[in-house]
Amino acid sequence: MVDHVLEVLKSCSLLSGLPEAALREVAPLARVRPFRANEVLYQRGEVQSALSVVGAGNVRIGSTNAEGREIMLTLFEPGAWFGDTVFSPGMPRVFGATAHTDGELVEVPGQDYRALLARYPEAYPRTLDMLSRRLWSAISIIEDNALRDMPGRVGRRLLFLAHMHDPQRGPGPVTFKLTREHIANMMGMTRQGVLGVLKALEQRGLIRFSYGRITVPDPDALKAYLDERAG
Amino acid sequence: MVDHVLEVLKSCSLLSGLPEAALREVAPLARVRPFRANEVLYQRGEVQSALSVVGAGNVRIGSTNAEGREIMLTLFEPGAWFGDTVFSPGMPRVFGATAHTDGELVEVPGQDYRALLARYPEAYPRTLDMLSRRLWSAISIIEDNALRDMPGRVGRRLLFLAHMHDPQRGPGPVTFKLTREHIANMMGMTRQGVLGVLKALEQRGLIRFSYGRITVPDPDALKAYLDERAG
DNA sequence: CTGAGACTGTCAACGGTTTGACAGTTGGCG
DNA sequence: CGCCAACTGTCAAACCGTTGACAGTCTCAG
Repeated sequence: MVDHVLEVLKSCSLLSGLPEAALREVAPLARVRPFRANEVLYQRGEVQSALSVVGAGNVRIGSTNAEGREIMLTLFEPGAWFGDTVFSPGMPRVFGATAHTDGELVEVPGQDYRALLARYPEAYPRTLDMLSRRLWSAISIIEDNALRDMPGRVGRRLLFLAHMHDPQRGPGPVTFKLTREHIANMMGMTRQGVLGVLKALEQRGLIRFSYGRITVPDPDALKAYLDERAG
Repeated sequence: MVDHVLEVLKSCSLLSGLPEAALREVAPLARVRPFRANEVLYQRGEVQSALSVVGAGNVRIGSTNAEGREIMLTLFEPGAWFGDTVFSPGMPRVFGATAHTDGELVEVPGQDYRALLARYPEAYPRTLDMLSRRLWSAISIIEDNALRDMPGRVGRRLLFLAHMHDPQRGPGPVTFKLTREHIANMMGMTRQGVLGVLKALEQRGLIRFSYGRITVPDPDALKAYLDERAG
């Protein structure tokens, strides 16, 4: 069991800067939490802090407003981590997490994680780097939303997902299990609205989509197209 | 001169976790850079890394795309810091910085700042906290853009600015020197579009605006109104 | 004090997205 | 293997913000 937890922790980019000995220290303190598709894992506003690492399955990150309208920020794959509030104890979570498929989470209590960092300060620079890159991503999204039209935004977000999906991916095709509604929620538009955009992109051969599925055959080609049509 | 730099560094929330002795170490390595209104301080994409602290005046953070359209993310006051790429050396800047008024910047070279942190590891937790909060702000903006309509977005962004303006502000009124065009650039809408929104907010007594100036008389009232009308 | 430039208010036409509604399709579960 | 629920495509009408253009107002530098 602890071995399994250790494997998951090792796969996480945030923690891979720590020596193995350190991970062995926290592994026993971590909790394995299996989940079923569409289960709510965390809600926006909760204050309890933990570092969650996706061990298996996919997790949707986002939140729901009072009227039930949902916004999705991104989709996390195994190895991804979330729960940035571990760095700001006492702050409420800005977003919620929902299981997208069946899977499991490995959770390290916030104070244990912080204590671990304090014991291994050489891991701090990498940690700052990770957070900083995440901020970079968020700002890029804000920029895209302000500067680009709908087709541009949708295209860029698909590229963003492709990158999250596999940060060091080669030039191959990427497929996501996302409904039109998920994409709409991600972009803040409607199901009908995205359809038009997707069709336009499909006509140019930049994406393909079918029931509950969307694939980008050549992310580089999509990127080239987007860069060309708007600065 | 070094004394003046020290004062500026002390006023910066990112650095105030460091002991004074540490700040005295870096102060001689920092560079004071005076600027005139509308001067371009940094451009998006530059890779050179430095931590910049606003010593005086205001700085617009944002970027410009190839077509000359500008997006503004926020407005920084004295004491604010930017240049998050110090945490990810080699990454290009995601945004540019432009002088909004006359003023001055105090710049600490990236490597000197990183070396300083390594020498005073007790400052790391606070640094992580600061970055994490900034990420929190960015995500909030993304959420607002996806979940709210134009009046909601504009209102929320004004509150955001009010908070940046003075993080521990009391309930008093806040005034910004922003043209309608600046606000439009911040929201990704047009001058004419914001006008309509501002008028609506003004009619409810939630804001007041005149030539090149906009004031929120009671931020709490604005917040209450926004919370009530959506999620 | 005065002029130039920056900022502002307003209008009509246009376009893209949403809203709401319905029937057709798909895939998984029993 | 068949049914049900989830997902999908499509339509017209209403809405909201944009585009483009112009004249009026304000501010600051000289």
